[in-house]
Amino acid sequence: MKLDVFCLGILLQQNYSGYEIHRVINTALAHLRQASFGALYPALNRLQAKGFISSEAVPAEISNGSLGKKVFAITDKGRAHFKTEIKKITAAEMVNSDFLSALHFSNNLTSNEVSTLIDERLADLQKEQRRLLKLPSTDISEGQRFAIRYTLSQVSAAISFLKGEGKAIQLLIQRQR
Amino acid sequence: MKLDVFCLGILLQQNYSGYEIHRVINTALAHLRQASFGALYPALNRLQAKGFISSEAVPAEISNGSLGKKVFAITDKGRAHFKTEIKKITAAEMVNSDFLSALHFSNNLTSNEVSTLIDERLADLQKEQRRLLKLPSTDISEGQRFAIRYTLSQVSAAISFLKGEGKAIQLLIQRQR
DNA sequence: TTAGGCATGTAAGGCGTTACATGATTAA
DNA sequence: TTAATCATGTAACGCCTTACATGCCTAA
Repeated sequence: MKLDVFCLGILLQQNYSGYEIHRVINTALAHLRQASFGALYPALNRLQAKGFISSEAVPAEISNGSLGKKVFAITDKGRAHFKTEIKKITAAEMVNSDFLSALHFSNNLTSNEVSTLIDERLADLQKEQRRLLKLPSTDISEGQRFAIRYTLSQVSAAISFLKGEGKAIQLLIQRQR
Repeated sequence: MKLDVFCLGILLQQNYSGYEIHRVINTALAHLRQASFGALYPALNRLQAKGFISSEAVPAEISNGSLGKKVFAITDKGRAHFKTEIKKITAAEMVNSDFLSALHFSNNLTSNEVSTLIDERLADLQKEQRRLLKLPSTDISEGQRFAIRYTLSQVSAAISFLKGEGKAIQLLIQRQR
């Protein structure tokens, strides 16, 4: 799902500034995708150029403590565009795992390095689990709840696996050399 | 993990042509990453230019039924490079899920479209599960076995979830409108 | 004879990251 | 006063995909 379309989806629920969208994506929606400022601001400007969103400058006095904030709102044209774009989406899921690649080639690592990788992954997973558990479960749609639960089940399975077989592999890899 | 380094890792075990590496990655190693020809061939040429791999042309008579095949072998320099590169790898894992993004925004989909997405994802997962189960479990390293088992546990968890909660959500989303 | 696998490669373009550039406000 | 947060943006570059270009061999 392109960042442009994803932003439209976010603006469908509420008006946001670019900075706020960045925060929403990288905190509340981190299980769906990530987005850097360098990708986000040009995306929003493209959307505005196409008439899918409109912006309103909010001066410093009104927005508490910030300056030159630009709040975006989705237009009718944007709403229509989003509805046609989301229908094109397939059920694809792309995993790019440096973790697994490293383990696949772990012959070239010391058992210490393997242990560190597993511990690191475990820590990341537990952090993600805490984040997901803290998310609100009310006032969100069934689909949003579903995405959170699905990710939680994936994260939980990964944690269980690493706590079980992950600990065992360190010894096996050690013995192999 | 960059494709260049990944290819070195593959050539560490055995000599391959570009075409063969493409097949290995997209079938046996599909749980780690993907690679298109457009990315692969330039990567191999870069590696050769840097002296990390060497190539030998195999004429049509020897290679059964193919023509102008170019078989690559890793050099000592390449082996050294791989060992330093793999140590730099972190336990990062990036999931980019169109499936979850679509479900997050499923307010804008009909219950039929949601059902189709879930069924599609389920079919993909089951296909991936069959692929993983068919992979050899002997004659591979502990690390390789680990990567397969880890992915299998993730795939199994996703299938269980979709078969359970996935079926339930279709009714809930229907009721919501 | 035609579809599919084997085989190598280029070109254009998409989509993103990191780093840079700037500057105000606020809390420790 | 210094670090953090708020706030917007550009430039360079990385890494990949899709589509194109070519051609041979094999089995249905």
